[in-house]
Amino acid sequence: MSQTASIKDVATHAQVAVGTVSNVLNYPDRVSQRTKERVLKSIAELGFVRNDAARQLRAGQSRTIGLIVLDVGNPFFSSVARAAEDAAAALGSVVLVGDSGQDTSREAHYMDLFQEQRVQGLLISPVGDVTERIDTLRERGVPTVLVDQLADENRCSSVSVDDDAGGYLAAKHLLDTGRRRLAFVGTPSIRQVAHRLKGAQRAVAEVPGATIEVLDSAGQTVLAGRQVGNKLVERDPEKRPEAAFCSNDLLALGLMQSLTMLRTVRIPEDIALIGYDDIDFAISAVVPLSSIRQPTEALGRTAIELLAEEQDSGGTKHRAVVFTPELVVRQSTGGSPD
Amino acid sequence: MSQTASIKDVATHAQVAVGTVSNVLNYPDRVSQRTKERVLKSIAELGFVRNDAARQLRAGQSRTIGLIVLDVGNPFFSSVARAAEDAAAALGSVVLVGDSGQDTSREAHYMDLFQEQRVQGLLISPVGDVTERIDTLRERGVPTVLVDQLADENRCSSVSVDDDAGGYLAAKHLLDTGRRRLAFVGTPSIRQVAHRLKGAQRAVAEVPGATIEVLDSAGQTVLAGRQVGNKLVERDPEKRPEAAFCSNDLLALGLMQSLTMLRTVRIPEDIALIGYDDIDFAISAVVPLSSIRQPTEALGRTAIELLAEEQDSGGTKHRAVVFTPELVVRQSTGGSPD
DNA sequence: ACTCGTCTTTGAATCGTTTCATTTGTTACG
DNA sequence: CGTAACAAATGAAACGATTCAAAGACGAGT
Repeated sequence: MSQTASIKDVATHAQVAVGTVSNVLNYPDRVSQRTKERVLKSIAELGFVRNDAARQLRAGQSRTIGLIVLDVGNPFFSSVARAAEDAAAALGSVVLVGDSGQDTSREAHYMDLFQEQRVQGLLISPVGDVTERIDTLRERGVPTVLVDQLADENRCSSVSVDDDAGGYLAAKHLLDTGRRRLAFVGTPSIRQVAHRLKGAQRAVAEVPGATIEVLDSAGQTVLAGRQVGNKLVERDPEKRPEAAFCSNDLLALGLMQSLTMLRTVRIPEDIALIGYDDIDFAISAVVPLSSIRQPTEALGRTAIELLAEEQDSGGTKHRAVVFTPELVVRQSTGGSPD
Repeated sequence: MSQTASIKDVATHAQVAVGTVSNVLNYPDRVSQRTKERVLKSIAELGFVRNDAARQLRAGQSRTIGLIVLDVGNPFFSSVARAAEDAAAALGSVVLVGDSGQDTSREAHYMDLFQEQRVQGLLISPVGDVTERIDTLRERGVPTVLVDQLADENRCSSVSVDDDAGGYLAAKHLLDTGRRRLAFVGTPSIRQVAHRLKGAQRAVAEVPGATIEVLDSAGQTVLAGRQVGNKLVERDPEKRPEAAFCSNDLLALGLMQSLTMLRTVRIPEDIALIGYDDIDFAISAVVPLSSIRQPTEALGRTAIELLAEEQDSGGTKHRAVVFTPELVVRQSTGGSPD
């Protein structure tokens, strides 16, 4: 009893065959009431716990779904992850979350790991170009769904939010409130961010005289935002933009911190600010932050659904679901003060 | 090639024995250069990927460490989790994170799951009383470390932060700034919260005429904080507390939202506010939030270290590491405006 | 030519479960 | 009483890796 009991020990103890114990566990109906009780009693007495590795080995597949996100600390991803977990739980599966930290080698590492684990499927918000690896995975029977990135529907399923539309919404809103010299803060090397920028530029192009400057931040964190903010504060006030669109809320909050720190810059009077994601903390900011809301819950849930579809079709049918983001106006762009 | 190749397929393809392939993978030095090359070539051609389940089965143990937290959405836990992941990665292990959501049945569910997975060890921030289950786990060879909760050093290892001291710090600070009618907002049914309350009450008892009222919140989220705040706003201003100590920052931010919404309550003039955890967003709040900082990075790292110690000693030696929290003064309690 | 030692390679046994073709036991019916 | 029909229980085979005792290959030394 000191170490773990196996199904064989249970069988011996209950004086039945191993197959019978297995049946009690997996097909209770095939076993008579009497033996079932005896076996269950033995299981309890020996403290038997199924060995999942053996089970998987036999089954050839685990009950696990891999999810690789760019940053678990980011509320956007933790929200998507939670929704996916809940949806997976309903199907009797578990989600393992891996954090690539926007690093292609960590991303590859997790892909290897999940493949070794023979996961049922993979949800991934990719850093690099992974289409080839995904094809390979599919050949090996691991269906994959791209998360937060549109995929070619002929090759791969995906759930995403229309980033171009989101960027357009944000920039249009800033332009509508009268601003002309805009700044875009973010890391356009990330595909989603590039789309948001493109959407913003589209909106800017529609308004004569409007410009948008791109400030490349080192990352998408509060800290990175603060660094960009410090540089803006140092600038000649004339040369500061009238409004900034940050590619996510963390950046925007960081930017806001450094802008408001010295009280020389007023938000939204001197610089209007809009973020992206509408995380819970956006509303609690120094100046409540306008943002673009993404349906994280739907993203996570749908990702699991698409994975199930892939599995059912044997990886032959793909579907790309695109959600539409939504503008949330708050004080940081001059919206109503609540 | 359509499905996954096994080590046997590789052996056949490379015209060697399975044992040799295994050696190439695990003990490259035992294999001659020539065969090694041949085997590696076959591995590449067949796209062979180790089956982790089979490996685990044979090894009797996985390279996985389970971590059960109260809420992954809470930056405190996601920070601890990340630190644990990094520390585990250095040892070649992977951390699986389970979210109990403060629900004992979900907690039990994850404990079962991790046991089935034969995890190397378990880190848990428990909801209910799990000492007995932990004893059972240890008997079965699964060492466990309590996270964010002090354990009896004779029974179990633990990493925690002195919550009583933290509560004392917070309340003392409010009292030092002249407030006398304090409120404690939180869910004392959670052990850690109860300790923070106790520490706060200790500080209050030292000051004649000071009182502390307990406002039980429904949860520890931004939303729960907002609900408590709404009730406070409805109160006769005379009967409102002069200061509130919230058992975590999310609650404090929520409380701050509803208090400042109608602009009838000024922070910190009418009500001073202090939170707990010092999450990244605390500094970005409407009124930058004073808080109690916990060394999350050290918590996660140390948890993994203690787990390693447990493993090495075969679960006979335990150690309880207690960290000391730190007061961070900001504007919400009248601190300097940065 | 023979023995010894070293370096490689072999392949059967093992881990704990599930599966499934068989066997055993029981009941019903002609 | 014989047998068909069905239910329950059996136990060997399989999953894919690792391990390890044994065998094989080869060169050096006598």
